[in-house]
Amino acid sequence: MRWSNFFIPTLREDPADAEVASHRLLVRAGYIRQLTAGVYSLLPLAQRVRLKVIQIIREEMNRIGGQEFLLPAIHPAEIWKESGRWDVMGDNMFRLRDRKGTDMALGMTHEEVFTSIARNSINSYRQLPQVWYQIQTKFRDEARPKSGLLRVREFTMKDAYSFDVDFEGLDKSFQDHYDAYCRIFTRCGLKYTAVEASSGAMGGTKSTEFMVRTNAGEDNIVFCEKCGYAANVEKATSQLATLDDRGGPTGVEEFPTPGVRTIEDLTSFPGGASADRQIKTLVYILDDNVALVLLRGDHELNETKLMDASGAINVRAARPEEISEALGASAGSLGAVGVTATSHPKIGRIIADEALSARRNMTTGANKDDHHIRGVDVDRDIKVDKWASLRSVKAGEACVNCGGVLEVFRAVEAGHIFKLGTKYSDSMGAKVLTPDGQEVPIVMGSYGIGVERVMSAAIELYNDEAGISWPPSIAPFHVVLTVVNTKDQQLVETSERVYEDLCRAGLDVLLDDRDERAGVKFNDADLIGIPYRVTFGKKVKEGKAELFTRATRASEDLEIGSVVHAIRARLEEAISKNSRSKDD
RNA sequence: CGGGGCGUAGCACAGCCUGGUAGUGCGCUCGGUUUGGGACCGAGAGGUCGUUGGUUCGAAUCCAAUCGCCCCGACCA
Repeated sequence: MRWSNFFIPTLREDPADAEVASHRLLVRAGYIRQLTAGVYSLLPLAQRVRLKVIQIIREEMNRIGGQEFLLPAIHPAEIWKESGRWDVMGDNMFRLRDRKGTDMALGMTHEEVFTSIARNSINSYRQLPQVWYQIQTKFRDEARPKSGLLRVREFTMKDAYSFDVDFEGLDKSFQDHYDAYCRIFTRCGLKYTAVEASSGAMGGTKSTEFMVRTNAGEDNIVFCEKCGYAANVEKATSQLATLDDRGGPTGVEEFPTPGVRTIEDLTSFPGGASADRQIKTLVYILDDNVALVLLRGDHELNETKLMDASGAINVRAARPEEISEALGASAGSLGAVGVTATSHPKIGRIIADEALSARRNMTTGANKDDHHIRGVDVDRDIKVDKWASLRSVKAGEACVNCGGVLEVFRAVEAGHIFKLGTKYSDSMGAKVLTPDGQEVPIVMGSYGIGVERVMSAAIELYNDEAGISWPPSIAPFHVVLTVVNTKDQQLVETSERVYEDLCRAGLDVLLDDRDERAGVKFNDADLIGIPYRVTFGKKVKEGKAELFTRATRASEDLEIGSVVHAIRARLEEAISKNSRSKDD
């Protein structure tokens, strides 16, 4: 490819509305242009990267027996109503009507469509297992698209679905995908962490996210350096030191606390209690039902955990008037002591964080403004309907597995794999006969990778002052040839010859034949991030060209005749280093 | 959906407060000089000032509504 004739609209200045590095560089280096919020056009450079990522994904999916499909983006509402997700997906689903007035949707994921195929055409255990996948456009009407390609409303996803007779089969399919994902991200040059995750609206029993550590990410990951424990804060747990609850009154004791509104206030109030000896009582609306959510005073609620624990789809904090209507007091004096279905008919249920289990001598609100209760024995005095892990783990706490010190970092979710179980096969009636003639629901898994997210994450990982520095495996071109002066015939002819040789060797080569000054070309090459640059300049007279490595910014002279060999050797080393996985 | 910011040439911005019909840098075109890290000189092209309505003799500027984009939060497979 000749630069003079290839569309690379680089900008000399940073775009004003891009915050994160990948967004800023994708726009500035001429990879993408925004059409509207969360919707981007991929320009030729970006499309080349996208296709390389896709190719790696395809090879690894095929390697585990995946069969590539291509499913529609337009779905009838009917199948989403069958699975129950027509309502669950809410405003995040793009909806439309056809000319007959039938409700339709743009696909945000494809469990329903794949399951509908499976239920019609798979009847016997003999046809299983199956691994089906596609690489296709997904539509999600995000409330807040942001950060360039990191959070968008239209994007390419590789989504795969496994179908097995039983859970043992699912375990194997899940593991196959886990291994394939490790190979995919490694080959794409990404450093990643596989973490335990919440399954959210996908449902199912277990899920693992593949996270790329970067501050541009929106997820918080809890990580133990010592044993390798890693989990999304939406899922993570930690060990807490046991507190000594001895002493205090023998029974509950109400006392006046004028002016006390917060946990903090009560810690300094005479006769009050430290935060870890208080019960924080939150009022939440879980799918239109009022619930009390209890946590230790110094702990913070993680709403995803609350959703998982309660099974609720819509979760929000109650408004002040809803709180006083339900409990007869305002925030600051709330408590769950003595709250039952008869005493407080508005309260649907009480969900408590495990850290409160068996605690005694606790202090909490009295459901009477300006009054609290002390001497609370949680097991004795509070009728808890459900115990669950509800709090957000914080950095510095002890690892659940080994007691090591946990750290918390930000990350981008590049992939997510789920053990779905029979959620969709049950609701949509996808069943097979087992060898002994029993009819059982197919056991499913689903597995997704955001292709443009992989690209963005790579940029977040590999960029510097001068621009992008692509991992060679997904770079739009392996090498750029820079002709320092296009008026110098010797330089032009030499570079043309090397260009032909490199192309013949099967490399992706960009020949910068533009009539620009050398500085412009060097800066553009650095900006768009091509891993290797060969410069044809002064030393061509001595039969030499200069090889510049983008990642290290190191230069060396090469005999012109050895350029092809040198580039090939370096690429092979760089790419094979990444394709080695732990089980190879 | 709540809070904040911003819409003026392809990009980055000034002009708005104090109304008089639009400017700077980069980029672009042409000519010339240059040629190893974003050259220089000269001559040009390019703008419904987001949109609609209002005030006014006159609106980029004042008022109102509306649309859009970015950031924070809520939300999010």
